[in-house]
Amino acid sequence: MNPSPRKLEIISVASTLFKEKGYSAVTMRDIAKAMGIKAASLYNHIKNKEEILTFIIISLAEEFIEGLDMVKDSNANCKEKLKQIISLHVDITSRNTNGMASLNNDWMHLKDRLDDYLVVRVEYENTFRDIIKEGIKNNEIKNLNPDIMLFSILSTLRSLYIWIPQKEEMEPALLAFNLSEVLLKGINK
Amino acid sequence: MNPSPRKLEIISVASTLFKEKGYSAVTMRDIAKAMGIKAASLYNHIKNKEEILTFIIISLAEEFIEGLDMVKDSNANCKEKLKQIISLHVDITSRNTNGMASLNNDWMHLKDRLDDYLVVRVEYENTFRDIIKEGIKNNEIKNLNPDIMLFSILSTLRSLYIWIPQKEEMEPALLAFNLSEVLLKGINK
DNA sequence: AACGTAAACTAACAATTGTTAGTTGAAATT
DNA sequence: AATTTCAACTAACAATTGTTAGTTTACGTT
Repeated sequence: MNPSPRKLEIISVASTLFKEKGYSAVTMRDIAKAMGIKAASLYNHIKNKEEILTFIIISLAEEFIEGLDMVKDSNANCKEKLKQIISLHVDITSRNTNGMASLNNDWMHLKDRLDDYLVVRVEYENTFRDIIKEGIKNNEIKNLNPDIMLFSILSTLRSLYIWIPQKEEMEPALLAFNLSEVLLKGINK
Repeated sequence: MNPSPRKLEIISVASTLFKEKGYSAVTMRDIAKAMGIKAASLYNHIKNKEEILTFIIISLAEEFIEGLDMVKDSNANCKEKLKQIISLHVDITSRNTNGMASLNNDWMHLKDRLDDYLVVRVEYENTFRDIIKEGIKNNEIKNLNPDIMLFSILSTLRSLYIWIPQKEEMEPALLAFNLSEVLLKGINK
């Protein structure tokens, strides 16, 4: 069954609060107040607090996995694939900066789906690393420690949720282009 | 008055728990249990929960400001200064991965010192950005959007606390060197 | 031996937490 | 007009929260 509009509204309001103070510091009464209703009324639409967090995180995680699979299976070269990954992050994050805060900082409060999440995250990193390794083999990418390159790029992409809201004037496409320049070619002249 | 050894022990244990679950999800009873004592006993050594967080964050923030001021006032060129900043982050983070989690994720739960923290953070970013801008003027650094370069480098450096514990075998000096290569020169061949 | 201090303890508190049960009123459907 | 459904409500709960008060224990100093 699809989530009702009201349920999505709750999830959206909750995401905003989760970004401000973190999942644990946000109470059901906080969420209710932000919606102009009482805490008990939330339970007409959601099972419990955990379900809100799970929905936020799992649906984003699925979006990333789906996007990365598309990139992996495309027949672009590695440099192009990396640019596509950067665009993927900019795109998803632009549309959901609040949810990305939970994905980054509150995943450890998942219960039922924690293991699922961890598996997906490792998968994601492995696929990403494999693309980098292939680029090294192809002579497209420098022969440095692939873990460090992965870590460096992924850290930047994972922090986009903090930065994008402060730079609303920048178009996602331009941001992705600039980021690709910096992350792939460096900043040295 | 200097913090007693026991107080430092509490702060250290608390840092570990704060990293695992975030400040809000860690109770005084959690901290006490991890030390093998009762929650009430903690109050022989600390004023309250907030003091623990404040100590962790403010002392790290001061360490960063001090380090960055040294870099700023050195007479190295900009590229060298950036390498020094990278080393600064690797150094401080290596010695305090747990505390860095709070600095990054729990600063919004500061009360009395929140404004102090925010001022220091803006100052830090401004000084960092100025170094990049000077590098552009000097023709040492590419003439791209300085905010994007700052954001990209700083995101990676701020995420080090997650990554360093997973890569204990890598020497801080080697890590700093590799990171400088990747962040300054990029990964493209 | 007496004393003072440091650091643990037990017991309790008031407030806040997530959640449930049962009720109400309005809107939609019969 | 009668009835069902939806989404809000009030009231309450048991558990957990940070913290305080007062007590005990061990140890170093007089």
